[in-house]
Amino acid sequence: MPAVSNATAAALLGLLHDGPMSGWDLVAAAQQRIGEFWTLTQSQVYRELARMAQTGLVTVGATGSRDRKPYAITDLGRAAFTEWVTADPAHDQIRVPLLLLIQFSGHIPADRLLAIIAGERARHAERLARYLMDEAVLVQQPGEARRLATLRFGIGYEQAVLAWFDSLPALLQLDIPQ
Amino acid sequence: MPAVSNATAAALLGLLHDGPMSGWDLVAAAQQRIGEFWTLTQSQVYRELARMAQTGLVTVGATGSRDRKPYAITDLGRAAFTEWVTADPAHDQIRVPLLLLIQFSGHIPADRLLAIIAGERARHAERLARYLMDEAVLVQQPGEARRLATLRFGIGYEQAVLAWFDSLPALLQLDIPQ
DNA sequence: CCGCACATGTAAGACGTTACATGATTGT
DNA sequence: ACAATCATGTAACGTCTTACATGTGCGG
Repeated sequence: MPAVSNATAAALLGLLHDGPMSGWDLVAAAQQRIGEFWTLTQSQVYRELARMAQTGLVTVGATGSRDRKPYAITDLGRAAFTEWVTADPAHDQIRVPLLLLIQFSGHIPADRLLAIIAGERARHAERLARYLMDEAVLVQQPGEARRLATLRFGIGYEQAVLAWFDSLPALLQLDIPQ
Repeated sequence: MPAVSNATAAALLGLLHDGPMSGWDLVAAAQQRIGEFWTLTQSQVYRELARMAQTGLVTVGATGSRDRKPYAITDLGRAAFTEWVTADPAHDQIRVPLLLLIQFSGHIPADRLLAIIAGERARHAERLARYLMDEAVLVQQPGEARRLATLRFGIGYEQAVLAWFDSLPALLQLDIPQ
C-alpha cells in the first residue's frame, strides 16, 4: 500500500476529507486552517497532488471552468491518512536562530546584541498580541475547539519566549541601557 | 565580499573562532555546544567547509594524520561572521506535527488520539527532566552563561508545552480514561 | 593483528521557497 | 476593455537527511 510520504501530503489528505477541492482551494484552506503554524506553498501543493494522484491516494475529477481540477480523496487515500495519523508523530522541529546568535554572542558588540534581543522580543510580543485577539474571537465560536487548541499552543509558546527574553539580560549579564 | 549563506555556515565560523578544527571536530563541537537545539550533520559540515574554503572564509591547513584537515577562520571569515551576526536573525522555524494531527483529529479514534497525546506528553516530560538535570550541573559552572541561556529556553518551552498538554483534554472535550 | 573509532567525502533524494509563465473569467 | 482574481503549473535553487564508500591509525 502506498504510504503518505510526508506531513504536507498528510495535511492535504486531511483537508480533502471535507470534500473534493482544487489545488487552489487547498492552498486557501490550508492557509485558513493551519497557516498560522504550518506553511504550505503552492508549489508543494501541486507537487504533492500530482504525486498522490499517481499513487492513487487521490483522483482528479473533470476539469471545470478556469482549468479547475477537483481532487478527491480515495479509499486508499483515507487508509493512508489513517495510517499516517495513527503512527507516532515525527519529532518537533524547532530552530531559533537567536539561540545560535547567543551561543556566539562573545563575538558581538553588547549594544548590538541588546538591540537584536529587543527587536526579537518586540516581534514575539506583537505575535502574542495578535494571537490573543484571535483567541478572543475563537472562544466565542462553537466548533472551533481544534483551532483554539493550536492557537493556545502558540500563546503558551510566545508567553514562555517572552518570559525567557526578560530573564536574558541578567543571565548574560548585559547592562540594560537606562 | 562573500557573505555567509546560511545559519549552518555561520555556526561553523562561530565555532572556528576558538581555533582551527577539522570537520570531524566541528561536528563534535557543534553536537556539544548547540546540538540540543540545532542539528548539524556531517554532510552539511563538509559541504559548507568546502564552500567556505572556496570563497576564502576559511583556509585549509596541512593534512595531518588520518587525512585530518584543519580548517582555520580567516579575517574575511571573521568579517562575514560579524556581518551575519549583526543582521536581523531569520524567522524562527517551528513545526509541531502533533498540531497538524489535532487539526484533523476528527478523523482519528478518540482512544488512539489520547494514546498519542499521552505518548507525546511523556516525551516532553522526559526531555524537561533531562534539561533540568543539565541545568543543575550548568549553574554551578562558571562561564557557561550562554549554554545556560539556551538551556533555559528549552526548559521554558517544555514547561509551556506540558501545561498545554494538560489543558488539551478539556479543550478537545476528550474523556480522560479512568 | 584485528576491530573500532577517527576522518573524509560522494550520491541521491526529499523538502521547501521564490520566481516565473500562462491563460481563463469575473467585475467594473 | 481592462484589471484583478482565479487557477494551474514549471524552473531553479538551497537546505537537510540518509546512506554509502573509502581509508587510517590507535588500542587491546
